[in-house]
Amino acid sequence: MPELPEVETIRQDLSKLIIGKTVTDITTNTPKMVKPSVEAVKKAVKGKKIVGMERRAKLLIFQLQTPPPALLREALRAGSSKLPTYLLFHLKLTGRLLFRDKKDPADDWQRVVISLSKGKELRFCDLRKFGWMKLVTSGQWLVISGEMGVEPFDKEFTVEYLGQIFSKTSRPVKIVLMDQKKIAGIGNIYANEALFLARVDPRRPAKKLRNKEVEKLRNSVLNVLKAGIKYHGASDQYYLDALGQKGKYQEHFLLYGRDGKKCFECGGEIKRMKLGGRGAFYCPNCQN
DNA sequence: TGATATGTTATCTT
DNA sequence: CAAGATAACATATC
Repeated sequence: MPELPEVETIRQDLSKLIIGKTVTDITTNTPKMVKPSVEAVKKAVKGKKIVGMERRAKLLIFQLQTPPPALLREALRAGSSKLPTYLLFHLKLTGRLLFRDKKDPADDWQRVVISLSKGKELRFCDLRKFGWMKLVTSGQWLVISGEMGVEPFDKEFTVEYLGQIFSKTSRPVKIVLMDQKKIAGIGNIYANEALFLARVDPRRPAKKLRNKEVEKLRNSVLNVLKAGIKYHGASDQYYLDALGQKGKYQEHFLLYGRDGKKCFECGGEIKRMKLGGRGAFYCPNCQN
């Protein structure tokens, strides 16, 4: 669902639309999705300009306007790490961030509405209410970011790094790929697809992978993530981009959701199993 | 009708 | 103790 490529797609589209706009209000019918509290977020964000937008793992990060110099100096005296400057969004399983005109008809599962200048609004919709938005100080953000694994597109994501991670555990390699504390942003769809491309069985204990396989898997991870971004994400069920459009990567799945169908590579039947409580797809003939 | 799906975290179990 | 496994969260769909 929203994994790295989906969140990156939203970031790319949304940054063009809302950077420079001012937040005029925040309303919600689901207060538990707004942290630390609706009141705190409203107080800190209302009237502020959105000055930047980033992505880290599956998180979308809104950078808010810092106070004018005089106020900033005062705030710094009080302790700069206390300055709330970032608004984080996690879409979890079924979240959507839709950019709409306030006159547009309501969307499905609309939970939080962030009103913006010029009659626009951002609607945080989420069927299951697992998603959340969170106001954090720059200090808190550093801690949160520091606890997350390496970004696949960062230069630290080397074969050596991946081999190092894998060598320390005998958990199934698919579980390790999806471990956000080790590698950031890979979820069920891209883990399955990457393992198929690398011809590695998802159940293989991570430490048993040969160097060549680690190298192949690293390339496969990068390739499927890039393809996901290129096709504006995968709309398997719920995902929509910031403009309410479906992604197209699901039309290019080699494996995911294709159990019982023929493997494009060998013509054999694709199987499905449970691994760590999640669906794992694999071709018994191609992956080992 | 009830099992199922996905991401993360809290909690239980080796 | 720490790593790993599993339950819980909420809800539409098959």
